[in-house]
Amino acid sequence: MDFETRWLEDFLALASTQSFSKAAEKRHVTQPAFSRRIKSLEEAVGVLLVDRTRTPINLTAEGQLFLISARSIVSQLHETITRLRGLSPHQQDILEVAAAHSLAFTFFPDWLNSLGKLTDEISIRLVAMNVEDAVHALRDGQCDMMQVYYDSYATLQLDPVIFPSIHLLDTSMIPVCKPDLDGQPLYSLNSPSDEPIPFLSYTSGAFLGRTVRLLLKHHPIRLRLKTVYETAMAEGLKGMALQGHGIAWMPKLCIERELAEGRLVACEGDEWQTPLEVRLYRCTLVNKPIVNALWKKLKT
Amino acid sequence: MDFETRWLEDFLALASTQSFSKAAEKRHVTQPAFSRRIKSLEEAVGVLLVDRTRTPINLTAEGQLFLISARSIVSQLHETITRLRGLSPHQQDILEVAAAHSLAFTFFPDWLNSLGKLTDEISIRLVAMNVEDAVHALRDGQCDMMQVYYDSYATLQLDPVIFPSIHLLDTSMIPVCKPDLDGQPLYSLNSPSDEPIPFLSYTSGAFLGRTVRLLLKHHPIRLRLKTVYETAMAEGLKGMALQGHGIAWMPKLCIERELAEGRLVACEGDEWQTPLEVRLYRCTLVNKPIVNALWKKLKT
DNA sequence: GATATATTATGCAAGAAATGCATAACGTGA
DNA sequence: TCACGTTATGCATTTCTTGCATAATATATC
Repeated sequence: MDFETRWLEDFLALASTQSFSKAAEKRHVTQPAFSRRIKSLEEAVGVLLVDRTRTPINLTAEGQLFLISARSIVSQLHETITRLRGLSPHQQDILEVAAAHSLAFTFFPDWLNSLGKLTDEISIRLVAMNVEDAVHALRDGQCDMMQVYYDSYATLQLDPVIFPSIHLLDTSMIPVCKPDLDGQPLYSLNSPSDEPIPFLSYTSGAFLGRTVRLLLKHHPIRLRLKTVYETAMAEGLKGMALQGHGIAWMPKLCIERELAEGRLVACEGDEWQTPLEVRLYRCTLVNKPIVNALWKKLKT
Repeated sequence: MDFETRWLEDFLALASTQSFSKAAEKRHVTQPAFSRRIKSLEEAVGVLLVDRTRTPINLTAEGQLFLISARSIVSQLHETITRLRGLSPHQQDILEVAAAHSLAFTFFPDWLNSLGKLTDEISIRLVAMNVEDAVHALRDGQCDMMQVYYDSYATLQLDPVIFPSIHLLDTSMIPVCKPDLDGQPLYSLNSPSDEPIPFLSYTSGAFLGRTVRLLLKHHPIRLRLKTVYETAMAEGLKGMALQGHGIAWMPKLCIERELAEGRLVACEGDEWQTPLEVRLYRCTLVNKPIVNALWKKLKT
């Protein structure tokens, strides 16, 4: 199963021209050679990618899928290489930050703004990812800082010597849903009914999903929930909650606006909430002037 | 700049063994051949990846970064191929829908709501993912339907016989930014200034990133843009745009509320916009009663 | 349905590239 | 400085790819 990236680019050319001869010309080889390279690619992948039975040729179903991946892989390679080649001049003055998805959408831009002129000259690259990937990115030096949640269940275990962190904000996980016409929550947690409560859930792998699972587990009352919707990201649950599809536990931070406007309401009192922090992490093994400077200022 | 994936796997072996000879053995080639392959890789990348001046050898700083990318690319390739070669089973009574991240947050819940009672009895599981993964999920039967964008550049090439689609909505990609106090855009595309325009960009692999790239490429005017921020998802750009950090091309659909409230404004006229559709796809190769029924009703 | 035209596949010889083997050059530790 | 382990280089051989000419196949037109 060995590839050459040439083959991938060949395949992209073939997909766009829908013709072996045109694509061959585009790739500066003769048509027979080109045909053979596509054949090599198909052998390497192990499936037929092109339907040659009629002209102009079509991609097979598998070919169409592979096209998407090929595009992604080729662009990833190009990106990697150009970034690597321009490493010494550029890389030093760009601050790369990984943030949990839900923070990237709302809190991160606000926070950045609150830093004011501190970050005006700095070029920032934010990558939104799940918490697990963010930790890897931080450890591998792919990012300089990481902005994630930290909950009282200590779901995230990082050595504070290697990965020191700054506390940025206190918020909490709260159960919310759409209000009825009187502004009261559509669903209740404490007054049980015969019907199970429609539950908007995080997928099991998601960081906040673990938090919610632990919250529910530690609570004395066992709820009857029916998962009607499942997604990895808080923003997905928000959209569904706004439409009245059920109850979702959300970081309060993500729904400030919706709560203020009365489009979402908290379901019950404090007993169904759990505190949640936003923390900023760095890795002491990485030594980048811009990071050190920013960290110093943030600690005050 | 041509690669063989062998080289990438060679590099992974070298990184883990920290020895040319050990790695060569692991890869079933002689040490000289192996050394030459690593050299080829370094030439292709254009950067020295290994520090050979002492033993045991170390990766250079660039090598360590490349290692991360190489891992990712190799695993992506393996994943792609194994996914392409075999299909996986799925549940019968739950409708699994994959949606592009930006649609999952806003449009999908609205759309689901608009279907009304049609979907009340159905258990729905939404998974937000990037377009590439969504296409794979659709083909592999990991999901039953896929809700993604479709642009006029035909970035997504899917055979309508195997992957029929329903047109759900017309929207467009429009450049937006924060308004000034008079409600006028902070930045202008048509009146050039000395300063390059701060640009909130999609990462190159992202689907909408491709759309924007093609839009900029096909436009007669070449803009001077300075990428100050980069992320894979539209919602991330929105947050930054709201804070006035630059211009972002966004699906209008994602920012209806912000436009209505005047928190974001379109940067210029139609010439910098491109139409964008929201489409719902299914795969005819998968036969699931619940999907067939819903599809039938949707087509009316 | 037969033929003209366009497109893709195959046979073959020439050329390019990768490999293994032997060995030289280099780095490490005594 | 020497002995040992590790990596680089020279060369003959093998393997693979390419280009050219041409056969096979598909589409369009009469």
